[in-house]
Amino acid sequence: MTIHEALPTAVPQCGACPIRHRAVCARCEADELAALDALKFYRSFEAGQTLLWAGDRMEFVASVVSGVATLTQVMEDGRTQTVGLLFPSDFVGRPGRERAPYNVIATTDLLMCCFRKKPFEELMARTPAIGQRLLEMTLDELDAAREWMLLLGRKTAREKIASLMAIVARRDAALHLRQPQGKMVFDLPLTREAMADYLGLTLETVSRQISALKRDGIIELEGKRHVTVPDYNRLLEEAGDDTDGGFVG
Amino acid sequence: MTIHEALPTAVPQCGACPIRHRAVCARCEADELAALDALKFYRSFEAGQTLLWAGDRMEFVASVVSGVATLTQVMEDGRTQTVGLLFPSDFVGRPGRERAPYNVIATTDLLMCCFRKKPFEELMARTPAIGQRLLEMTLDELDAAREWMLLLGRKTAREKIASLMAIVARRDAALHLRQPQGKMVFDLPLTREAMADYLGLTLETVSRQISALKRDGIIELEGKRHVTVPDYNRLLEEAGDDTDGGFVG
DNA sequence: TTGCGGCCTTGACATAAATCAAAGATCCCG
DNA sequence: CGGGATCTTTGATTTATGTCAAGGCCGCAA
Repeated sequence: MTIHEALPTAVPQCGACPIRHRAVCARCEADELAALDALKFYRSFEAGQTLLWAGDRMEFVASVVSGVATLTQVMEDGRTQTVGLLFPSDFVGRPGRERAPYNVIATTDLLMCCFRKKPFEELMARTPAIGQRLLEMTLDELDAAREWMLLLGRKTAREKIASLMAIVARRDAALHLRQPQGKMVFDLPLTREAMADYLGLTLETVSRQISALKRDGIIELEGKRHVTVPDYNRLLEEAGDDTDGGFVG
Repeated sequence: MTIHEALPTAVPQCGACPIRHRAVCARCEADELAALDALKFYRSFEAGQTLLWAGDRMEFVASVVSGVATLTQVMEDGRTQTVGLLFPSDFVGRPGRERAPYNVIATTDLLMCCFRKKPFEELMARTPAIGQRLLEMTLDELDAAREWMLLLGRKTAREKIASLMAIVARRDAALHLRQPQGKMVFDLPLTREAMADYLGLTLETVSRQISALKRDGIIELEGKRHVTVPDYNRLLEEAGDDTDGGFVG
């Protein structure tokens, strides 16, 4: 694991942790939480840093506390596909697996709550609440991956961009314990190229479609990252989603 | 659940079940297996039947015993994406979820080992081996979904077809407890249209690329479904996979 | 202040795959 | 044994997106 030695980081008590209610520890009781508390340590990374290369040994598992990271696969000839976006409360690392299957890259400054893998696995064996929560989270990730398969296989470039905006808006709302609806304001945690890698497009197409959505009033941009969505439902229509958002991802 | 009343079906004892070593029950001890045995019942379906529509209540969970089924998502305007292929030993149904998120369609004649959801969930709560195995299987499915995201986002039509052939060959080999390698022979469990839906292509493109792979000697066809792969590694090269197959999915 | 390096946007053109269209296999049912 | 229905193949043409290229914006360091 490539480690950028700790920048100054907030190290909250678990009880006061911002992701307490959604992370892998969500179902733990006080005593179980204390055991995790004893194991945990924080690491921070800068935007652009690779936390882990595909094939590396994974000594750690971790939860995203703040910031955003991507999981990406790269083919021999360099074609790149991002296969997961990690927002706060998302979990990295598969208990029982030796090596990282994907590159894990911080796309913004990032704070991770880490556990050495071995002790975590031992604790998990003694603590059903952790395994249960991990199963739930994995099933949710599987749903998200399958939703993305529909996007990659069947949506147009415009729908892809609208879908990405909708997902970022939704996750951002969830962080602030809000329902996604009406006017929403957020920052894109990705460069145009990172968006392209996630959407199965080129960065030029991403740029063109963002311009088109802006022209059509679906989104407003201030700088390159700061987005205002005047009407979330209108955005969902552009995304081609038949559901109106469903539950918070 | 649309039920086609039981055609004559083989009803093996769990101990003699062909998927015993790979299914959700793989980790169970004799007593746990006996509990499952008491709950289980078989259902068979014909090729083309829809077992379950997206939005239906799921009264059951089940393992595929023989045959192949697909999970597919359909957009309002009819665009269709298959998000999972279910081979023997694969599991359908999410404990804790009320309604089916996808259409589940038998693409060949199909035998399922079913459990009513409620009793299964209760048994699972008492039987850690089941939950553990389900977590493992879900993590494997997540890996498979992410591999498919790379395919959908970045591979050419030819690579997509080659990848599909490789996966079917691999799963077929796994059924027969063989390693995927050298010359392999199998039947495609999907129509051209179902392949197109899985690969994010049109059926015409599927047909053309299959013809092209045939012309180039990567595959041989007898009828429309029966495939011979003279050299599995050559197929993997065409699929653009950097790994040589890795573990059996 | 200037110049440099990352990003991003936009334009012109190329191309892989989609769409539209027709006809060839197969299989099944009467 | 014949006639549809379903599935598949192949051809001609269109189109969405990729590729190549040029230039703009902005922050940062000298």
